[in-house]
Amino acid sequence: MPGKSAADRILAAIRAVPRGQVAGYGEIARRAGLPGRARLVAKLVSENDDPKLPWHRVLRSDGRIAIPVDSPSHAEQVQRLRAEGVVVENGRVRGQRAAASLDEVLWAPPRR
DNA sequence: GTTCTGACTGCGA
DNA sequence: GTCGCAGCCAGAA
Repeated sequence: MPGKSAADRILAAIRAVPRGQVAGYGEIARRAGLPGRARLVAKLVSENDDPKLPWHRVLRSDGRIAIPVDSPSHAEQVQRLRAEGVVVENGRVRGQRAAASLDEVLWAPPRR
């Protein structure tokens, strides 16, 4: 009995992202049980204000930061990602693309 | 009730 | 690699 709301699941999915790792909006939505609601995730993240929420780990499917460079949150996301060991260059995440799925991350073998 | 917009996604050029 | 178009869904006016 799903008493949890869509927003609650989305937030939970974002919190499920391990540190130093990134996930896509669509993936987060799918993980929350809301496939196709990537935009809803974006809206929630943009509205959320919880420092405990790793929203900075949420990127676009291309592995790019979904936040416009004109937005102050953009620099903040980059700074946070770098602080976690994620390589960000010119608004893009380097070292590894946005995980197609969290399962893939768990299955992802140590790269060399 | 309808209409518009959006921190998206996928495909094609 | 970048850019543009169309599709999809939800929330707000």
